[in-house]
Amino acid sequence: MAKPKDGKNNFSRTTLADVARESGFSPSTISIVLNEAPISKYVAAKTKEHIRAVAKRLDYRPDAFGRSLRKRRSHTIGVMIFDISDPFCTLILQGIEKNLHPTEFLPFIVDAHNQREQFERYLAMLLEYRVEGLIVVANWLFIDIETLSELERHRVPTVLVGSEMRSGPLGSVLVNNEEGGYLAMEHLYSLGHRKIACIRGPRPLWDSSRRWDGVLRFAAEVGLKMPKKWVVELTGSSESNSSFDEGRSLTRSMLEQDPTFTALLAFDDLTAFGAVRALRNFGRRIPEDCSVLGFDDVPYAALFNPSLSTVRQPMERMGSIAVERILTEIQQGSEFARGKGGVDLLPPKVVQRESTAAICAKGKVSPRDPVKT
Amino acid sequence: MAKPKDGKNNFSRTTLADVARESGFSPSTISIVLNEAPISKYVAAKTKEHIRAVAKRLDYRPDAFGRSLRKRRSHTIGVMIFDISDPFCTLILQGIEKNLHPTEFLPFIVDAHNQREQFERYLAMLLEYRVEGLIVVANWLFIDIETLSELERHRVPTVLVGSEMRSGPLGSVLVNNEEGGYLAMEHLYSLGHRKIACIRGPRPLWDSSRRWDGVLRFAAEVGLKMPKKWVVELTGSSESNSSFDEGRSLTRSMLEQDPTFTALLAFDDLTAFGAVRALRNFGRRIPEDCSVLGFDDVPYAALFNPSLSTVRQPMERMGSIAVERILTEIQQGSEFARGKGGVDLLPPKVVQRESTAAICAKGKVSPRDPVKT
DNA sequence: CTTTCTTATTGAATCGTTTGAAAGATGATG
DNA sequence: CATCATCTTTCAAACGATTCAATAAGAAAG
Repeated sequence: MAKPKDGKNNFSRTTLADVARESGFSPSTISIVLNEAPISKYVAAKTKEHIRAVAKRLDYRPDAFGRSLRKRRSHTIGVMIFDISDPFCTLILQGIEKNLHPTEFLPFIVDAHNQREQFERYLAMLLEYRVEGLIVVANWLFIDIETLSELERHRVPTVLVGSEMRSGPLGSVLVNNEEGGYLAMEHLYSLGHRKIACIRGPRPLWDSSRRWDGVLRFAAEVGLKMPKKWVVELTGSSESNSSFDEGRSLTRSMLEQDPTFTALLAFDDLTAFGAVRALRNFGRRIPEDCSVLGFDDVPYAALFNPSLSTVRQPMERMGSIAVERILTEIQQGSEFARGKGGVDLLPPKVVQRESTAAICAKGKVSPRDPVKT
Repeated sequence: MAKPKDGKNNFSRTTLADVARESGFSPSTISIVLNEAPISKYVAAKTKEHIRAVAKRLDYRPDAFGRSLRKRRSHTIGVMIFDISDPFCTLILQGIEKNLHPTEFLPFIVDAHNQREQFERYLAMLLEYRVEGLIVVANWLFIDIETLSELERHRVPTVLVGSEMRSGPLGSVLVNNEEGGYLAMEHLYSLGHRKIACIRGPRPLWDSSRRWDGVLRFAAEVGLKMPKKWVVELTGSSESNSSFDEGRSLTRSMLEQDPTFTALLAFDDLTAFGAVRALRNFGRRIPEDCSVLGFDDVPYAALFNPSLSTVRQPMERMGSIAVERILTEIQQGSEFARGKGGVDLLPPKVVQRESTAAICAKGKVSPRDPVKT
């Protein structure tokens, strides 16, 4: 057996002390050299070289725990995702990572799986890990005000992405839902559609209401009525494909009641996919018989058949803006007392693809008779 | 101003010492009580109660760095993803999280964005954080043997998911690609197809070759020839939608050369989506004129139009098996010297949906003439 | 010769927690 | 009284890194 003379390092990693012993210098010097601290300019070049060589030979890696403990900095930003399998979240996450990459911070990603219990557990853990900032990526499901309000209690700078807190000091970054709803209607209307069915988001969700506000604003401006029979509402259960399923079944029931609408505006892309399925099963061609417009522009929207026209949220951008905000909040943390709570509303944009078309093409209803029932 | 009498805790969090001071007991006792250590049964019930109350009142949260430093355990498992926007990875990740949740371990997720530089940086970081195990979720792109071989150097138990290392001590968990290829062909053949086009994976990728082996094995068994003109190959660039684009362009070129194939087997679902697009643009209906079979069964396969028949990989299961393996490796780490390197091959399964159908339905080629040039 | 400056390196305290050993109590036993 | 067992709590030493203040040597300046 090798002599256990040096004591502890039986199975443990090489530590600063190991490098010190091996190189003949003190731990202090090693640390100074390896971190290129300001004082390191006083260290002889030869020494530096030697130390670096030894460190490399021993494959020395500073221990994050020891380091963070002493420096009282974790160099991490917590990123709380509500459902990582949701492509909406995924793209935001990419924006976050891309923007965090050049900084000194590392993302600490956790996925709450849309479950409150996990949200709380992971939040506690992120706090134990002393994340210096927190980005919460909320998909539209399951934003429980009560749950989120916990975020305001602790002292960590926090930004919410994709959803808005109506009150409180938390900053948020999200698309302008009101404008999105408006643009969606405008798009369909300008294609000649006057009989437009709507699948709106779950009513308790604030963002969903804002979007609906936009829809109504446009309708009012052009004097279009939105008959009740053609306005349905998602319930927002948190099953993964539920908005597809709901989109399909809600569309089917609207078709059964009165199938004469010529366009359908869905709350999001997944809902739109479900609507397309229902319409097809009902014998409708898209877009010839009925246009379908989604919301979000998830990556699959472009690959779908027919490719889906949709209102794009700048998701990657939302992620990077969230990072910018969290970084400035962290910086200011020492200078000013925090407490901004500003809301960044990003502009949505209509992306026309195959699933929407002018009604005149082949529509069952002629373009006259703009206002109905 | 509040008296700065207690010294340091100006802006810092409440620490064990704070609780100790406030409750009148020593830090040791606090620690013992809060961790419910074995010795804590000797602590008076009243004391316990009191300590817990104080800790709660001060909102004390143990510092993960102090704790991990002392205990020399991080309680984390590193999870390296190659592309988090890939639904293939996403589902595996969910399996990992679901299985890790009830354990004492927390996943530390990082996304290498298919880039070597990031892979290395994040790997170094995970090692600095002393992850006790490492799960690498490799999508089929960009598995660079050289890069992965770095994983063998450090002493952390590691499992590879979704890809196989041909050599070395690393364990892997993946679908049986050979069998998958075989089953895919069997499915199409049993539907009556004899003129089958293939988009195979990038040649340098070992897993892709295995899948192709399965295809050839079936073809040989039934005496089916795979003409060169109908066998094309992805290049495997790492752009995010590249396999859709490649699938489309490769299919188009095959159609231009000889459009008489009645079925197409794609390397994965995204490729299949691209193939569908190309076939449609060429005027082919699916599945009436041409069946298309994917591979993976990503969540969107079922939502697609037409819904995609595919060979399912049990992705969530792969994730949970990876967790099981890493946990036993960690346990054994102390008992035995490590070094298994076993490979878990999971069975694939054909999922028939709308995109594949029997050829007799309407095919341009009659079911006679089974073997062709 | 003393003082000051520069260069080069180190000692020792510290971050917050855990833990084995030890120290006070209390009461009972030989 | 000494010894022992049982219960309750604390001491003090880690864990691995960073950093301020201090040391030491040589050179330049007064």
